[in-house]
Amino acid sequence: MIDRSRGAALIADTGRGNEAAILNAALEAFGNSGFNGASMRDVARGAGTSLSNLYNYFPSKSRLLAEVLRHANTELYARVVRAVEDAGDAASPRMRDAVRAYVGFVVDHQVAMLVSASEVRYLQGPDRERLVAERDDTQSLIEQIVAQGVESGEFRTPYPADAARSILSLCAAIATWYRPDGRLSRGQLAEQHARYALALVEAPLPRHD
Amino acid sequence: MIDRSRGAALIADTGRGNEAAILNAALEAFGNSGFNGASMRDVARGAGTSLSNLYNYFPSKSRLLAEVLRHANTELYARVVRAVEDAGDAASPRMRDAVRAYVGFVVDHQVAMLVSASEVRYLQGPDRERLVAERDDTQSLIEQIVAQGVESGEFRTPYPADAARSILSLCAAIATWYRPDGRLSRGQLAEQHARYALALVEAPLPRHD
Amino acid sequence: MIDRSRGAALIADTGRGNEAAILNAALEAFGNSGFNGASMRDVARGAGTSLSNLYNYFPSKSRLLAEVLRHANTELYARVVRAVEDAGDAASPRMRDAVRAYVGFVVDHQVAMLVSASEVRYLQGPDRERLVAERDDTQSLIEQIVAQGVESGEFRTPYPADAARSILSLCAAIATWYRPDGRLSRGQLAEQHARYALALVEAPLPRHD
Amino acid sequence: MIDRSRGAALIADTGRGNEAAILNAALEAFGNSGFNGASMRDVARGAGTSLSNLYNYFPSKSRLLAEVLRHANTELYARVVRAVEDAGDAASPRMRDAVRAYVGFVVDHQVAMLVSASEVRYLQGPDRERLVAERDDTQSLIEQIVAQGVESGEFRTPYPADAARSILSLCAAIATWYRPDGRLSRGQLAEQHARYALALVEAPLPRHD
DNA sequence: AATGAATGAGAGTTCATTCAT
DNA sequence: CATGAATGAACTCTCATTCAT
Repeated sequence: MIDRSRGAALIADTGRGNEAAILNAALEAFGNSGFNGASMRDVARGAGTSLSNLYNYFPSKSRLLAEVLRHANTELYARVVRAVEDAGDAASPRMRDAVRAYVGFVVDHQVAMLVSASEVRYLQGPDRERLVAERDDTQSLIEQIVAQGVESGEFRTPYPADAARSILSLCAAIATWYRPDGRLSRGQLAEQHARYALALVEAPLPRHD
Repeated sequence: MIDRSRGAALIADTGRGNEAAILNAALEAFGNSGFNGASMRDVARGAGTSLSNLYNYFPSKSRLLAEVLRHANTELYARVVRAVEDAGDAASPRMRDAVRAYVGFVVDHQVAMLVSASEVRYLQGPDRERLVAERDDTQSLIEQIVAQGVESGEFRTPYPADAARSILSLCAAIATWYRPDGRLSRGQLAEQHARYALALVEAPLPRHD
Repeated sequence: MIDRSRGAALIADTGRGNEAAILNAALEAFGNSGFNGASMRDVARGAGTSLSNLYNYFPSKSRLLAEVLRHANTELYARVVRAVEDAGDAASPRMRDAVRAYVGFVVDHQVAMLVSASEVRYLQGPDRERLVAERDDTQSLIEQIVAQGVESGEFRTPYPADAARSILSLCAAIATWYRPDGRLSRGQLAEQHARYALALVEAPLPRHD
Repeated sequence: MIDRSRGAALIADTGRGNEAAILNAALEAFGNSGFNGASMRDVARGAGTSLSNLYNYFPSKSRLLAEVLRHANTELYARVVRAVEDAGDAASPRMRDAVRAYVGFVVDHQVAMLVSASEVRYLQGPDRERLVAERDDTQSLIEQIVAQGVESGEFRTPYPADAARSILSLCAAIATWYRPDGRLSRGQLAEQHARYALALVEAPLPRHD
């Protein structure tokens, strides 16, 4: 059985010495204290290496953040793409599975989601632009599903241009309150938000019991 | 006519010297750079006073943040309460007006909303607890409306316990992307999100043109 | 009697707290270890204050160096100007007294002369340009005397355009080897270099005994 | 035809792998940034090798500086010795040719001259003493010429003990301002300084046109 | 209420150097 | 001989906060 516990590290071994340990420690530190509140010393401690050694891997704290966020985005995007591809052709199941995948990522990598949402602002220049572009890729996937559903008549939302953003806001917000020991299981959360998504685009909702 | 422009300061004169200027400067600084990224020097500069004078008004940076957030929350809560009170007895119009008010606050005080959402985490102890409690007050208002609507049969959501949180997440997220010169006006945004809210609770939606 | 001892600080009280102490400590530190070899901690220790307090007076190490050099240049220039003004109209005595004054400065503020000569290179931008311009002012004074002497026929050098620079090089070089307990007294050194200067411009030299 | 261009590296191949490249890169780095301002990484980059490989050739940054300076001094001394030996027996032509050779070195290896003059101070212990001794050898050569000229009556300076140092100061100072595209050619500069030298020792000067 | 000077702690980053390979 | 990874010390500079005035 796949380990979906919170401790599953976002970044697997990269084949370059301590790189993965540093990235994961950075993610944890930025998650705990925010980008500006976390120090490179914190990251080093978390990675079990020396402060100065961090700079053999990443030239600056900013670039370290950028790399962490890039890994998070890549994984998120990959999950959603895969889910959409496996979901057949109709808009509703595609939306449902895309949202399930997105929510799954949020739950599996809650800290990564939080850091992604709140610390991108501390990037500047090309690092920031790249990140924003990558994030837009994910949103575009959802936008296409909405457009498809509206065209096919499955979705009747009067706001087709805005619905995707709202859906993703809703899913991303899970990271701000989710607790693994909470009332809802991972699966229930995914179901719930899939239904929210369909409700937002004003698709016919299945009966519930 | 009321000034709803973005520049409208959140905190009006408090009758105590530079206090309002300091609070507004702090809001701006925390908004620009985050709590840990903004320095007391930044705040002092923004307020047009000296660094050390800040400490005649607030004993610490944390307390300064706490006060800023308290003002934001108070204003937000007040707006929503007033809207609900003025909205009659039925759940749907109450929800619609509550959301309109909430969105109005987000648009009028975008920075305050952003700071509220992202910097509470840097508070600790009683300051934090008070803030969270105040925020819960606002959410409780919405939860009551949802409960009322479910009971009356207007709302058919299978997730009555979670819908309020989702609605507020959606409204708060506006602050992360809204631009005054964007495609949607303040009023349109409020309408849109009112409809989102009703969709989420699975109320019958009015036809749209 | 005027104190011409080596310990006479270059910078007298500036009327602003520890400023003079910091400047003099910086001069000493830069003199001992060079600009890059001296640390701000060294300066702070020498000035009897804390490291961070340095930054209440000077915004950066570079600016601190710039200010030190500015004080040195100003004092040197003032001495030479005064000497020339008091020396009457003929080129030879003007040259002699200018050189005497310059040598006097080198002996009185040997470290300042050394730092001036060797650490300007670590300045950049406007600070550097200003310093170079100020230094050129002093050299221009000498160049004018040379030109005057050449025109009057007192000086017969075939290199009127270059002689001034050479004379000043010679005087400045004293700082690289002078020891207060050396063979030559301050006055003898001044005489010697005055004669060097006249020799370089090929003026008739007085008999010596 | 001998390449006297500025780009002519001071240190030719030493027959030991990258040694010459490292020494020349060190010279350049120390010239650009000073001993304390240049890093071993700078040197490695300039030499096209890895940082750690430097330590296969030189045990420390200090020793690297010492070796660079030793090469410079050796070359300078050799040039002056050869010139004096080839100049016949009379003091005046010997002085003239010695100065010409010295100036030639300064022009050919301006950076080496600058580094020699300003960075010896960062050496300590035996390295420093050896360097100073080697430098004194060159000065002694000039001192002997002065003594010879004074004894023969060619030179009438009242400061026979100090003239040599002044002459060398003058020549070395060229390195601080010389630009290959300047007003004076290499040969003219040599002539000029030869005349300066004779003027300083108060030898009869040839007429000039 | 208001200021400028002061401070200790800590920030990000670079350093010369070492070591295993 | 050559390398990349590693390290402890040190760097310049900024921080929140205090205090005397």
